[in-house]
Amino acid sequence: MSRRPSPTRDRGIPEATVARLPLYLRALTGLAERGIATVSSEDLAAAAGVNSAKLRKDLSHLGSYGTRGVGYEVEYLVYQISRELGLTQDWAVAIVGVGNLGRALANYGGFVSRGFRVAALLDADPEVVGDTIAGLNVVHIDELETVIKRRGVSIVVLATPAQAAQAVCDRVVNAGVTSILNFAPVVLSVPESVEVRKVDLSIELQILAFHEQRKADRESGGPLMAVENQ
Amino acid sequence: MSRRPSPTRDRGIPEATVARLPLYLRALTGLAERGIATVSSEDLAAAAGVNSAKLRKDLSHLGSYGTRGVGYEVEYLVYQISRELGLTQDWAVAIVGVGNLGRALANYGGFVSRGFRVAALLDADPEVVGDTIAGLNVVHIDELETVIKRRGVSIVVLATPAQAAQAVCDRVVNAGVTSILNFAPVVLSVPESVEVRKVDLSIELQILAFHEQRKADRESGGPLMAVENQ
DNA sequence: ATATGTGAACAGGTTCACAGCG
DNA sequence: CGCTGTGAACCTGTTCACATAT
Repeated sequence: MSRRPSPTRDRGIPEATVARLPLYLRALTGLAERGIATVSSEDLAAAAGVNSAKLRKDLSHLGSYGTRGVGYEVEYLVYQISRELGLTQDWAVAIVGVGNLGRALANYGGFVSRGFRVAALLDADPEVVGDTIAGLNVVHIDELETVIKRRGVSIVVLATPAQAAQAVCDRVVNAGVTSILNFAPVVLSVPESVEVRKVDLSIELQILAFHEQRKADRESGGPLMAVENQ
Repeated sequence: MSRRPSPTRDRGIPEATVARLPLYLRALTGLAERGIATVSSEDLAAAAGVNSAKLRKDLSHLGSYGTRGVGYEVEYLVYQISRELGLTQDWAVAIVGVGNLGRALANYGGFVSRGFRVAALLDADPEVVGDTIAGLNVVHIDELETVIKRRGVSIVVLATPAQAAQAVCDRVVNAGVTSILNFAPVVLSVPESVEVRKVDLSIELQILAFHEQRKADRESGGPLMAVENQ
């Protein structure tokens, strides 16, 4: 319950900051490829699509990796952020559910960028078990626990149909996995020691529709002042 | 710059609330299918994976749709949330980029649930132009502006390679589209009147890796108290 | 001289706890 | 009496503006 202050440095990096570190890392990688060795918070922030104050505050949580009057050394910062995100080791990822989406994920190149490796594909459908997708053999879901243990899988991507997701999730958690990326449109229940991130296409669309509608409302009703509604 | 207070009701629904409305809607749909007519904030919150105080506060932003001592009428609430999200009309969506991911999205059923209709598929590759995917003919990207206008597309899903994304985005914005769902791993620059939502698989994985690593750190270094690190 | 790192002010979101309505 | 709706307290995250280091 108490958040012991580390003797060396506060390891409690704000969640909002963690969510932006990958953005900075990508921007830095782009700069490095263009041969840029040093960058100011202003320029890096622009490349990552945030403002510079936020960037500096974010980086300050990792440590003091810039030089006043100069900026940040690109290579060095890439390393520090990679290390903080845990990308200096690589993580074995299993994809469960090899339908259209699972297949797309397996083939998605940038997905397996630095730090991640698709170590297994699993599915319940005997029709696809045995197929080779992205150079990997599709294994039957019965093998789930075995595969997770044998291949050292620590992150599972769920791309199953909605009805199957919770059951698969339970098995995955039971097998000791504590990080799940869920594409199925359901709210998974898991112990709180397990981290679930959710990607939900229809939710994103609905949020867009809300804003789109608001714009339409403004155009027609705004200037004239709305009259009805109850 | 000023946020004129509406005479009838405050239309300024917090962004965080908007992002959860689709969750409530899905939970309510599930309840309706199971024939449940009335639900308490406690139960609905549980089904949506949030706490009940948050749910009540969220719903209070839409209006007073519950009955004290009783709960919420499921059908009625479904309608109110649908209306608020703009799902009572349906939105024409175009998917640009019909690679693995675009194909998966086109075929994804739940994607086209209530309120959305895939109205066009576009790609630059002459190899796939003319193909039929999910019952739709793939059109060449040259037709982008024409298709958007002719089919009344108001939401565009970008599933192009990273290098192409900004250029396509510019054309889409120029054609008058103000809502974009971006799957390409780039920061798009758009006028601020345009709403962009981003889905980025590798960012999600990196966030999971961060937490996964922290757990590992704790197990080994935590109880023994870390010693090195600078 | 210049750009970082950060305290302080601010804004937005969450949780608490209870008044108020059915 | 039960459950909603909401002010108030709290917490997290963002922005400002400048002291500080090179």
